[in-house]
Amino acid sequence: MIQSRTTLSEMSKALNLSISTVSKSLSDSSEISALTKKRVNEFARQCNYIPNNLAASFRKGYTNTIGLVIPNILNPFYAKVLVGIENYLDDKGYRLITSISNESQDKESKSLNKMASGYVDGLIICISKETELKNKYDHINGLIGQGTPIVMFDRICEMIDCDKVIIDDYKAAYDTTEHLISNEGCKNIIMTSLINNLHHGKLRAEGYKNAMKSQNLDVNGKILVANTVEGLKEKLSAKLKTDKTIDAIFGVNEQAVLQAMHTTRRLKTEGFKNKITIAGFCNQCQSDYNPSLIIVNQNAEEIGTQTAKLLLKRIKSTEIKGYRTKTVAVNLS
Amino acid sequence: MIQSRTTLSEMSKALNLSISTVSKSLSDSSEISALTKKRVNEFARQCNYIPNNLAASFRKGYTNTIGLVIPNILNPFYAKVLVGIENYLDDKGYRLITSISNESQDKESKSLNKMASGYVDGLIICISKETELKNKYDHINGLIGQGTPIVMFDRICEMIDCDKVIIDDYKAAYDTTEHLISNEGCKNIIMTSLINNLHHGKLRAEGYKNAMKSQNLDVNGKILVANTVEGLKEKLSAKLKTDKTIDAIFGVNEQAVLQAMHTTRRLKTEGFKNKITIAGFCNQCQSDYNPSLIIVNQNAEEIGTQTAKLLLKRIKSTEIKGYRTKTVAVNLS
DNA sequence: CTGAAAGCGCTAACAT
DNA sequence: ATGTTAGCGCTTTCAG
Repeated sequence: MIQSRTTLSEMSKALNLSISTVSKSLSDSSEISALTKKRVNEFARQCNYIPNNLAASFRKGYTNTIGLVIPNILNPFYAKVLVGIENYLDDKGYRLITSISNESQDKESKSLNKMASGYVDGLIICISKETELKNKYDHINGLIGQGTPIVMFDRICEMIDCDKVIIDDYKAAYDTTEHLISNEGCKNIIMTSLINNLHHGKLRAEGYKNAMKSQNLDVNGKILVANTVEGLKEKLSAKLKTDKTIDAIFGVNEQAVLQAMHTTRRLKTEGFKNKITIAGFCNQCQSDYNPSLIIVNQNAEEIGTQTAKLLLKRIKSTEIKGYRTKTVAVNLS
Repeated sequence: MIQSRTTLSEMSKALNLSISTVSKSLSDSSEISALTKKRVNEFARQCNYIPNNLAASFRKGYTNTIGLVIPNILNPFYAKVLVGIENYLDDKGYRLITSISNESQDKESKSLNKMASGYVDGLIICISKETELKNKYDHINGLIGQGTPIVMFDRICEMIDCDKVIIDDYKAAYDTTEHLISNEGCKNIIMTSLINNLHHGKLRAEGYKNAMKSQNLDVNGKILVANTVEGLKEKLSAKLKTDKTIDAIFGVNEQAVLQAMHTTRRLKTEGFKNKITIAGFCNQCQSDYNPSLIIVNQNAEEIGTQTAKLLLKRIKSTEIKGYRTKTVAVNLS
């Protein structure tokens, strides 16, 4: 808070009115005469009066502010979710506080506690990798126990009882694979992935496998997993060189898609002729002008919008029975 | 703010202590006996006591919170600045509120006012394009007049009297051009730009021109400006086809660099043989694996760190004489 | 239509 | 070492 500024009390003295009359005038209350309102408002403008919203929030018991904790703002997916949330909240007269956990549980926990200590009316969380791996959610369940409205998105977990917003990873992967087969005419599709234990990866792999099976296509030797970018590149490169039937790559995460692009591009300069269609989950491929790339659009802004909507609903009617999990549709582009 | 929770008053009654003793115990005051502290802290834990920091902020008159308003979070430059700010502030025990102006002056102004109405101890701003074009800064100067500590970064202006952090655009452009000439052996360097009236563009163009002049290189017909992406692509393409001596492109902004890359890549597939070196200002080229690209690294995180540092300094010693403008070094990568 | 007064939860100066 | 008290600026009954 900034230095001392004009207060209601000061203005009320100057105008020979009571504090409450001044307060009501400024909030355009119907109790006050038009004349008085005019006097007060004009005087307030002269004084450069700025209401102390912190005091008002304190008194009223709510802040019209929502807290958001995300793992990483450099990932365009989260950045877009933030934009979706911000737009929705702004429209509804709410403000947004953002904190970046940087994939650390400690940072996440501290941010959440700070925010929940009076500064926000509710929280939106995408948990850190650390939290997901440790599978310990006391810091979140504690807040829920104290009545803090919370909505989780993207990375969710069953051990927390709250509203959630996700994309249908299984269906997204299934549909993408299906699209490669039916619309792009691919038959020998390999799936590539950077190892991570997160929930998403498993569901996406399932979607791929089942889509392949449903078309009687073989997935043996077609799932390439590595735990480093370099490792994945090598495996992919080797596979493409030895198995000339491969006609598509389905990358189930950011790095997998990027590495698929770089590897095929490099092979091409080395004289590799086969046409390889690339599809997958990727949020930072905009600048990579590549018309043949099939991107799973995770509708990040829509996720943001839906998340914010769900939270405000929860805040407004304190006792809704049971929690919802919303699924946001994906589409290929 | 969330439902009613345990308060100091409630605990003090239950423990037969005064409110102030409880308060002092929880803040580990040396005035209180070890025994009492222990009793209080244990009881507080049992009650799941969460201090109401909003009330504390209100009482104390400061919030340990900083407000940030940026034009666009999808631009990695701003996202990185945010990371730099957040890390620094977190380290110093401050929190960050972020708002996206989306290049709109109205949104910017509203966000700033809200934040300055008690929620923050100081503000960090990168003004919107609209604000820069209108050249109207009342909404910011008003806040400064009321004593709000403010630091501007990246897009600054002389009409606002406050601390500022920028990169040296002129020098960055000069050095890049110089680098193309001396280290890359280029002689016929064209400069490309999307028209925008912003300060940056002019300084960068000056840097380019003077670097060329200092080496007695001609810039006639070498400055390509357009106001649409398509227009720039066309001009560039035409230029490269007609003037085969061109050996480098210096893009003075994001889109200019991206279009230079796409255009040369496309020409190459059409049989264009000349080697064209590309350099410029670009924040989203990470994924575009292109080793020959020379990127002006704007050190966004460092800008964030310096901005936050300057602000906290200003907040702590209210009356420092005069305002500073810090220049953060750039480097090529 | 206007005013008086209580009080949100906490801190901090000032007793005791 | 512990308690008393005033009050941050505002909203909101309740009285007039």
